[in-house]
Order: sequence, then C-alpha cells, then structure tokens
Amino acid sequence: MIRIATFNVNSIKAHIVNVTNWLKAAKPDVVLMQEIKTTDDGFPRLEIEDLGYNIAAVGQKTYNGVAILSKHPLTVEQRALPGHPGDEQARYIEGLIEVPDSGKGKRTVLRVASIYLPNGNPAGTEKFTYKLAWMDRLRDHAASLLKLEEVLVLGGDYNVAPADEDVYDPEGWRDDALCKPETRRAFRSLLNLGYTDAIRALHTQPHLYTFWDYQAGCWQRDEGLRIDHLLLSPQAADRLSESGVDRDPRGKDKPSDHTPVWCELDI
DNA sequence: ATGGTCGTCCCACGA
Repeated sequence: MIRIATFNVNSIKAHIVNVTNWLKAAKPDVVLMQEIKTTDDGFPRLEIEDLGYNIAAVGQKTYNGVAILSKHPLTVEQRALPGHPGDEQARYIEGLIEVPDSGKGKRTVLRVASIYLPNGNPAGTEKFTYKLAWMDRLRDHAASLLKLEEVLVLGGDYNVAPADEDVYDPEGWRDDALCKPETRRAFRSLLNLGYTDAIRALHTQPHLYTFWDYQAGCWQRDEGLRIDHLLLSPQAADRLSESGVDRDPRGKDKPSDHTPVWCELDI
C-alpha cells in the first residue's frame, strides 16, 4: 500500500511547522506540493529530509512553485508542462517513483505530477485566457501519458470546483474562474480521457471541501470549496483502496488556506 | 460594514 497526498501549502517557509507536523501524523509516502513560493535556496530541505523524504522542486520567487516529496527513490521527468516554451510560471513537475513491492522484491513504477493550475480570476481577462490555455495543454499531456498505461496520479490544486456541490455558495461563486462553465467543461474533458477523481470514486456526499478562504471566518463556518484533486489513470484507479480529505492541518495554528487530499493505492 | 485575511516584500498584488 502506498499513500499519496496533495497539499497546497501557501508558502513552505511560512508553514513549515504545520507541514512537518502533518507529515509526522499522516505519514504519506508521496506528497504533491503546490505554492511553495520559493526557489531552491529558500526551501527548508533539511527539515523535510529529516523525516525520510527525497525532494524534487520547481521553485519560483514569491509566487507558485511545486514539489514532489517521496520516501522511495524519485527521478524527475518534466519540470514544466509541455507546449509553452518560455512560460516562467512554476506550476508543473512530474516524476517517477520506484515503489518496492510488499511481496517478492518486485518493483512497481509510479508516475506522479504535482499541478498548480492557474487561478484565472478575474474571469474575462487575460488571466482567464491563460487558465483555459493551460488546461488545454494539460489535457493534451494527460492524453499522451495515458498511452504509457502506467500507475499514474495527477494531483494538485486544480483551481476548479467541478460541480455546485463542491461550493458552499454556488450562486455567489457562479461567475468565478473556479466555477465558470468553461472551466468545468475543461476539467470534465480531462476526466473524460479516462481519469478517475479519487475522492468522487469513493465518496458521494457533497461539501468535501479542501480550501477555505482566510477571510470572514470561512473555516469556522465551513464555507469552503473542493478544488484540490487526485486524478488517477485506469491502472491507478484499479488499485484505489481509500481516499479522503484530511481537515486536521487547516484547523491548526498558522495553517495554509488549503488542506491535504489523500488516497491509498494497493501496490 | 464602500471591508473582513494572508504571504511576499516594501508596495500593492495575488489568492
């Protein structure tokens, strides 16, 4: 069994204590991290390596930045989403992980990507155009990855609330870039390639939020959105045993505004 | 309540 989590940490430097406390409690084998908001020189590498993780990161000063943590050997396959040379925004990293089989010493290869999809607000500006173009590129790349027929997890902050049941106030958020029909259609077309949403595969209840704005007591009132997702290839979905949203980190002191989503695969 | 909160970095901007 291998446990994989995605977590938008909203600055790894500002929230390192919260993150390491969560790593110690949840013990994920693989973490797909977003919004590290630093380059390599500022990344608190030792604190995380001390907990037994290998680290691969694509950083950026002030904004964005993604990373993969893995307790098993990790090699980097992509440091950017293909299709836009010269794009400076650090929003994609993809790696291969060698997972030792619980049985006869056989090894399974797991491919993962950490995705920080553009927010896109305000809708109707070049920011929204960039978001939709980025989603087009992601779909193209996700389609080509499926041909490899690997155990594959595309996890991250998608900045997409797939349906009204994923939003505390669907009417109020209707025109937001996270909820616009074009955004939801692009997300569905990604799923329709053959990916499985690890939460929705096992849970039917609405309001499984992963993000709560810092403002206006949103956390206390459970006014959130489900925008962090783990998308599984068929080979990964066949191995899915459990999934969930870990609300604990969001309730601690100095939290990120997101909380981790996790799944377990029988490998 | 012509705002409410964060992180980054020093001035607003992004979320």
